[in-house]
Amino acid sequence: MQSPRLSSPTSPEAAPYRYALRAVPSAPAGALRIATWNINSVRLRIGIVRKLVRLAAPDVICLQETKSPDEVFPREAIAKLGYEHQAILGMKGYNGVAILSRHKLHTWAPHQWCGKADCRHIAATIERNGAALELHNVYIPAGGDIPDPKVNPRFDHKLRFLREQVAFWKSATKASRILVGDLNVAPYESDVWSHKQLLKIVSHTPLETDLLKEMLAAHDWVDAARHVVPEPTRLYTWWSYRNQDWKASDRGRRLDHIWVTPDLKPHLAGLHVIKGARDWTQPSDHVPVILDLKL
DNA sequence: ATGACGGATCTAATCCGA
Repeated sequence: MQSPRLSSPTSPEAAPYRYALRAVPSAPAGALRIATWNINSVRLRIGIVRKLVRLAAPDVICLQETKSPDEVFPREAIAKLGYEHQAILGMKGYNGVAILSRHKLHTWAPHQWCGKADCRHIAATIERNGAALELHNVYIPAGGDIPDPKVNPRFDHKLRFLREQVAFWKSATKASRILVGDLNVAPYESDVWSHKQLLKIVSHTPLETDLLKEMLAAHDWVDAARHVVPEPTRLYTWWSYRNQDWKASDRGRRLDHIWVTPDLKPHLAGLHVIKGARDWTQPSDHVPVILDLKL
């Protein structure tokens, strides 16, 4: 991995961090804008992918739960939106991840997690202004209902997946990296609408939140959203379809994350959670999270 | 904090999401 050449920030503290709910300011000049979004079927929701592009014009869009085999992935429609560089890894019915980019990508060979070829991780290197950034798009298993690995194989799979991630990032060499995705864990108290009521609910159990924090520590990752919007401010990226009025009840969780390696921390130039996307026509239950990185 | 919603699939009833 070639080391990136990054411009020096004027002052690390001067980065204009923003937490946007509805409108999205343009990315600062020269910034790389990366979006992550659990789209819950890319073929069904290609229209709101277009809407995100019009609203925020990301340079790179990382999708999870594309639910599309590669041979029927809407490559051409997405290329027409300006994303001609595409790294996709899909299967029938479930899972599926994609990196869609305006800039050239060097795609990595898929890495298998828990011995399964289940399309939960895709990685690519992006070239931009002479910098090489390694981007990882991850979809961690949801984990089913019962938070006990002995009786619930899906929860067991989730914990094993998290442990493999911890080991992987512990042994990774040093590089400029970004990890995004639907990690299906809301790690902190202010990442859920009720810490107390969700302690035994999959996505916020101590087993999972401890493992996610281990994964963070394993590579000295910076949780970009929490860097911009520190606790105890509540921050969510997902609201259940089952709530009659998601906005009024506001029973959300922060399941979607953007992490960066420490060398990129001074280059963080903005963070936007597009909460308004939860109200778009036929929405995903997740909303896009956007990071601006000044290079 | 369950399962009222929603998507995909062997287009009916089931699995899965979180």
